[in-house]
Amino acid sequence: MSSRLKDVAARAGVSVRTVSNVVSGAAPVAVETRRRVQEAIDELGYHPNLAARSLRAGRTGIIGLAIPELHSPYFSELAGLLVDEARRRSWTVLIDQTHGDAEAERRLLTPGGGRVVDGLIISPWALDPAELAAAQPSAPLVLLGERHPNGAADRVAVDNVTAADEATSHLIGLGRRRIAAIGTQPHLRNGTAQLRTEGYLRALDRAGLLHDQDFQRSVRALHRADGARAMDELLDGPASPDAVFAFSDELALGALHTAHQRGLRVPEDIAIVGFDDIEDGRYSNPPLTTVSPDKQQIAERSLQCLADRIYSPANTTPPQEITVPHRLVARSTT
Amino acid sequence: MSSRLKDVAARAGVSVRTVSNVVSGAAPVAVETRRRVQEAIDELGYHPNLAARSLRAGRTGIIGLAIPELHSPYFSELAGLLVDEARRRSWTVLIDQTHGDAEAERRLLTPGGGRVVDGLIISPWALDPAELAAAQPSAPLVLLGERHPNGAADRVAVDNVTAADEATSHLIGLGRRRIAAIGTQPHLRNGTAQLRTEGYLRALDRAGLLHDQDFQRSVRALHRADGARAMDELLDGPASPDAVFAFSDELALGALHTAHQRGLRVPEDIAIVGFDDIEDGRYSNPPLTTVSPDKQQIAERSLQCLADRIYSPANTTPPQEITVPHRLVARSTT
DNA sequence: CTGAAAGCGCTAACAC
DNA sequence: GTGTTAGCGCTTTCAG
Repeated sequence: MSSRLKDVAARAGVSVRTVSNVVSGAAPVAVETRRRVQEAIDELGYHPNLAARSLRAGRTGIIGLAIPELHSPYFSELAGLLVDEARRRSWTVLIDQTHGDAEAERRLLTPGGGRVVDGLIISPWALDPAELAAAQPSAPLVLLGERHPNGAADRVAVDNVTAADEATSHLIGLGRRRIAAIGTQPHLRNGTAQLRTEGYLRALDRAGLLHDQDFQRSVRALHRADGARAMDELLDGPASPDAVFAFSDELALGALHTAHQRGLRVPEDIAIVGFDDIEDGRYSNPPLTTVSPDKQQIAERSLQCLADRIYSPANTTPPQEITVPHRLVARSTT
Repeated sequence: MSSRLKDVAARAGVSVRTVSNVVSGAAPVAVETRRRVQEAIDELGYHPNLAARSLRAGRTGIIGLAIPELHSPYFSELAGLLVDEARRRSWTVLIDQTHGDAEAERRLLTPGGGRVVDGLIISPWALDPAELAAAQPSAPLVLLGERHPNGAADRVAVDNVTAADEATSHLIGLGRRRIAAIGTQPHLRNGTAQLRTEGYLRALDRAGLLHDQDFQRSVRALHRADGARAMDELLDGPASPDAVFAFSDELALGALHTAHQRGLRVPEDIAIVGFDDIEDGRYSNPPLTTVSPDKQQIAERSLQCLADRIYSPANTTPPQEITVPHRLVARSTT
């Protein structure tokens, strides 16, 4: 155990109060005293004990980030931005992976479930919107990428319906008519997948195209392997598509992989558009057309929400629904 | 602020001592008393205050993980494994991004620099091996992927020299003779890049191939863009290579991208091998040959090192150098 | 088996 | 400008 405030005080011949003032700058200290104290601090290699400080302040300076999987590029890019943005606000980030496990998500939302954090950002996956809405978190909460009606938490997300509509319309505008969707998740009641499906169907309707059930491929997870599998199913199916809208870039890259394996030309034989704008898509062969959510803004606004509530506990502003901009980035798979 | 131990005690009509025993199970409690206490806990929604517990215990249950960048697939995959492995040991992980900034790395190694953590895992980038060796961290420290002679910390890494030698020899075995390397970092004295260069040159020597300075391309970072740029330089150079060993998969994928842009066939015109075995490489077109370090073992052994020192502070075992296995995964770029 | 009380290291109200 | 001191909420001796 290292030295404490008391040790520094003794060495500098002052009281702990003075040392504390020097360290935290809470009150002015005479220049000569400050020098002596600083000297003692350096000699003893003193550093404040954060646990004690937290206990006193009732704050830890730590915020929690709960995402399904860190290894998924979209989440890791977002997590990176959040960590940087948090540092800018003098917070550090505690990371949790839920692996899309409902139990893990539930635990986080239970008061005390992870009560070291001043605030929590969670990207839910398996949990019902209803359950999310009913959550009574012990610290300010921000929900990412979810529809969250009447909930107790702020929410930050892109307009998934519109974005999916645009992606699909982009394919329609290119003359494609047999457009499949990869990434529905009927088993999950997953808000995001539902919204993207909605946008996809809306675009088909507007163009007078039929809904072909065989063209809606569900997946268990959003990994490349799932996309590859879905593409296989699609190509083995009765009618083969001339375009695919994948609900994530990873799915799209998996689909692209399968297309190549089978000797299909992209985009000539089949066009592909993804969602997320992860870096891999910029360097894939060919580079992937995708919907690009403004991740930087997601990070900034999420932390802003937390800050607003953490620093003003009396703040009773109703939960906000923040929609972050997105844009379609046309590259070479369409 | 929620309820405290005292509140529960008052409500259950017992002392805090008893409540504490019920919560922590430190000492046996009469069955009827325990029931009453549990009831009070439930009614009040009591949850222990972690800051107070940490202050008392001198431990936080948090370990720090410092990596250059979270958005880099290799690091995010590794971080994901570390987070999972940490949870298995009842730790949570606080993540820091250094962005390869020497100052940021130095701060972490300074006692108190990040003194909330019981232990620290750091993947150094910009810091001199000498400086690392001299570090006097305030908590047990594990260094990732670095050569760290006579240091004060445990180290976990693959055998970079051998691995690089194998990758290069693989290309030589395929009949390639003009083999370039992408990823040297002469400006950094970066241990990892140096070791891989060493292995690369060793393989060339063994095969009696000359060292062509033009074939050693340095990079500023290990991103796809750097690999793409290096590949451009290589192809614009005097002699064009028939194979490339990239020091990371990201660099390799960038190089692959450039090769495609220029209409080169991979592997016919130019073979490519990477390092890291990130998931993108498994689904790239064509799939990438790479050196695969056993990331799961890196995670496990790192945490084991920390556990050994955290739970036995008296432990004066000299710093360990742990070498984790790797294997060459031949896919379609060679 | 349970109660009373000390103290982990820090901050801030209250003196002077 | 500086010293003294009361807790923040918890665990853990020491008594009983």
